[in-house]
Amino acid sequence: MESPVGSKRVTLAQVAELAGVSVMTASYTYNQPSRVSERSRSKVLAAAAQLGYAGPDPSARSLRRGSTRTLGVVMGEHLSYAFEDPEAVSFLAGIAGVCADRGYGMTILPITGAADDVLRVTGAAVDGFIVWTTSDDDPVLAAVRATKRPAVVHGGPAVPGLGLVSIDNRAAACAVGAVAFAGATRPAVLSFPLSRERISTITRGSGIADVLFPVTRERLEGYRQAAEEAGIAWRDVVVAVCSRNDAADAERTAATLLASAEPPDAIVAMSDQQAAGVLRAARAAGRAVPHEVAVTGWDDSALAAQLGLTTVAQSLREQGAACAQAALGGRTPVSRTAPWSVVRRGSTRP
Amino acid sequence: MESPVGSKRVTLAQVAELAGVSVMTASYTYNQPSRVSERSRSKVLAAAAQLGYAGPDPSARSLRRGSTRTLGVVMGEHLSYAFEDPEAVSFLAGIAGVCADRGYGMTILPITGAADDVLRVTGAAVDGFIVWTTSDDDPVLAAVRATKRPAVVHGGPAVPGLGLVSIDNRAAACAVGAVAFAGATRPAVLSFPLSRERISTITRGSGIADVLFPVTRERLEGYRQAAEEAGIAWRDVVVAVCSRNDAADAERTAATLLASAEPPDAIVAMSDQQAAGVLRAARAAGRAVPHEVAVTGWDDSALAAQLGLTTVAQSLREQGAACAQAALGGRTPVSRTAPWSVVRRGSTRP
DNA sequence: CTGTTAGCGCCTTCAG
DNA sequence: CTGAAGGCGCTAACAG
Repeated sequence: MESPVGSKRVTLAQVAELAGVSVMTASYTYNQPSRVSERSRSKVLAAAAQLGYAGPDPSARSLRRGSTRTLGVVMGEHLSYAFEDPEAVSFLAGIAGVCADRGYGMTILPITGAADDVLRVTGAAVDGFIVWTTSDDDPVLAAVRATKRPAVVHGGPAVPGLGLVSIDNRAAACAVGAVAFAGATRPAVLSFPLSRERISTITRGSGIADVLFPVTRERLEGYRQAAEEAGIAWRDVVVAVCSRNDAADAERTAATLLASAEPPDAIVAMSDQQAAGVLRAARAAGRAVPHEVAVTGWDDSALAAQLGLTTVAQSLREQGAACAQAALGGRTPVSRTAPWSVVRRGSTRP
Repeated sequence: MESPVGSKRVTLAQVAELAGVSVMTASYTYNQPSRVSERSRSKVLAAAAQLGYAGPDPSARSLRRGSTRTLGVVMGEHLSYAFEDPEAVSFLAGIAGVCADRGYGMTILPITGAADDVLRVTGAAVDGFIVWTTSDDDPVLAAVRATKRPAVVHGGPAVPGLGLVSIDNRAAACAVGAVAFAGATRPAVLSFPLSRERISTITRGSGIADVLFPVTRERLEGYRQAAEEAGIAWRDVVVAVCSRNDAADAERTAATLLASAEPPDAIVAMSDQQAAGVLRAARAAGRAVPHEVAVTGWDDSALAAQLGLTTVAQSLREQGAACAQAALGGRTPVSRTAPWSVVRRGSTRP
């Protein structure tokens, strides 16, 4: 017997009535079967099958229990971009693994950049949040805090009361910058956006303190330090800001840089995707890598190995898992600094 | 004033009391602000701020309204694999776009292959489901049906009462097979698993009717038809089953095939990932593509363009969006056949 | 514009 | 092992 799709919702009470037991016995049948006699249990299950009852209503259960067994993940401005960025995808896979282990669902929260993002976050039926790298002024952070549920930010910013999982971006940038800038005299940085408006610019010695994305800010600080330690003043370093983390955008920007009167002889990027675009631009411009222009990426993705890119290795997957553990684990917000290393390959001078 | 993290939950009733209004006025303040006077509204919001009230409780609201504003996505056996498969990721991106537009969240349901998958599906607080390509005997399908909520299956199987979004895999396989098998005498098929056990095998003229994954079954049927139309009996066609959709696995399997006494002179794969592995194996074995061995992929991913692969183009992204629209749209289950085309490149004989 | 009533479906508590 | 009461937090429906 199949009830039609539009049929009225079946409740536990109806099942109990048909089975000839109390509602509680029916409830126990689903939640603590061992406390119900074999006979009652089978009567309940038979009644449920007959009525097409698919189990306790999740919303009612969540309300009663005070927990949803679901973890919320806030993925930044355009949700669909999240899935286009392979590193973000690794991060999600790490979260997914932990959720699967603990029987949790994982709700991806669509952030559009509009004002109603906040409503969607506060309105999400989740027990905790993970927030993917965002800006200091992102209103979603305040919304997450306001829910008082456990939350962990990945990358940054650090927010009082929320956990933080990140690498030391400044140190990593400094280390990879040192490799890239060795022997260079005209270094350039290919940067992620500096503000939520995602404006593309090309400047020299870009202001750093007012950059609102902490991950980007820290990397710029690291590159600055690397430049200065290589004897190059920050004001002489070209900073080209790409509006998206994307090979095509990086390729266009790098082409512009390479065609200028004083073309860079070292370009440090903030992702392997960007660096791949830079390599293409260099090839198109007829510049030898690494001798005429050194290039570095970030993340040590499969692409980096394939292209022989010097890059910063980190495991976004493990960081995702760490975020999930922290968010689901306990009440105490955990901060964790993740490991990283520089992987030297042929795109930088030996 | 900041309430401590562990503090008791604040309710709308408390906010209303502090504001000196009825609970309904407080509720309207959040749900239909226009029906509340300016004065009441600001009193309520002030009280909420003072108490640290972050808005109506999502579970309670869902229970009351009978809708969660969340769409569930069942992604197949190992959740983390879902994020490793770039085509699955495109599909998710398509869903995500629609969810974002309509203010819906998107809950990814962790399927582990264990018995408790069913509980997780029936226990998910979602208004509808999308099920990524699975097998005829997947118990999750029955669980989804049992919830009586709108659901759409991508790829297959077709289930009475559920929607279906798919391309005509059989026709597409036949079309791309015709290109691959032209001029070939010893064709081979690199297949996805034939059953949920994911066993690797190499046979000739594999049985097709008992393959439990409908997408795989239909593609095999199409390849069979293409072979027969090229004058080759199916019993002479080698079918190599890979346990995972993965370049490395495909490379190993293809290497085995190419090293055999009667090496194939055409290999049709079920994904571009697999086909990329085949190309590597061919190069390692010193076989010229396409003259000594023709190769085709599936999906027309970026990889296919890069490697010059003949392949089947389809938009998983659009199909994801179509699934989401159908699942959120109305009560009626929609079936939709999506477009595809064969893209000819250098990996097949002209 | 505001308030009252009456549950949504379930499960914790406490008695049998 | 089973059951009766009560309420989780909220909002439709209907008065005023």
